[in-house]
Amino acid sequence: MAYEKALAVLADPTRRAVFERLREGPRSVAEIASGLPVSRPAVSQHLKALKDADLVRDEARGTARIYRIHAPGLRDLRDWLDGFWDEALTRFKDYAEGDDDGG
Amino acid sequence: MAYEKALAVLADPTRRAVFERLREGPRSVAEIASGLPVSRPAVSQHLKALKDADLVRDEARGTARIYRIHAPGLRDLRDWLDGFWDEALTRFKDYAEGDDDGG
DNA sequence: ACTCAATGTAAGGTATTGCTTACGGTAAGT
DNA sequence: ACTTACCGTAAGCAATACCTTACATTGAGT
Repeated sequence: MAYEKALAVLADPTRRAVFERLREGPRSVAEIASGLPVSRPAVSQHLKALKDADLVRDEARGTARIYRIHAPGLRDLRDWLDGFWDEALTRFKDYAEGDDDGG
Repeated sequence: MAYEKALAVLADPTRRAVFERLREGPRSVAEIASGLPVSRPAVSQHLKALKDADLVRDEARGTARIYRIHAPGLRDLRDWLDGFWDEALTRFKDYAEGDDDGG
């Protein structure tokens, strides 16, 4: 199951920042790193982790390497969460209809 | 935003095992620990983290303490993921209609 | 009041992780 | 061919995270 890897990868704030930056569109490594408080090699390492979790795909363009989000890689995590949501919410409603959901 | 904390909490395999065990229904700390390869205090610590992320709620029953999943705590994470899914998938389809999603 | 059961917390050790600097490889431009 | 730009990887280091053992607390039962 790939959701485990996805969770582990998305848990890190910097790595998540890399991922969210790609939300704006495909970017090169240098472009991504320029907006973050870490070095470019650090970004490379994060991108490797994201790629290993199938959350991004890369493509060579000259010497540059363009990364973009690979949405299907989010599917397992989404499904896992959905299952949790449905089942747990049902059980929750069955348990206490009038609970406040806030903290 | 609470999805950050939820991600960090659910990233750990043992903690996720604790969480998934509660999927079967409310359980005491000892009951949860009995099915896991870690000590009971470790489970307590994981439960504290889960509670801090609002993913579980606890309730005293005698000296025991019954934990159960708090489904609304998953909402922020779910929304974040959904937003990602929709936007990124749209962009993805716009980019390449005929991609294989497999690895 | 005493004992037992169930749990939370503190302290310490070990492993993992994320970051930086240094280096090597590849493609474009002249 | 040389230089420049862009990137991935290796090595080393500091911080974080998880687990265990030991201890303190609280409630039930007699």
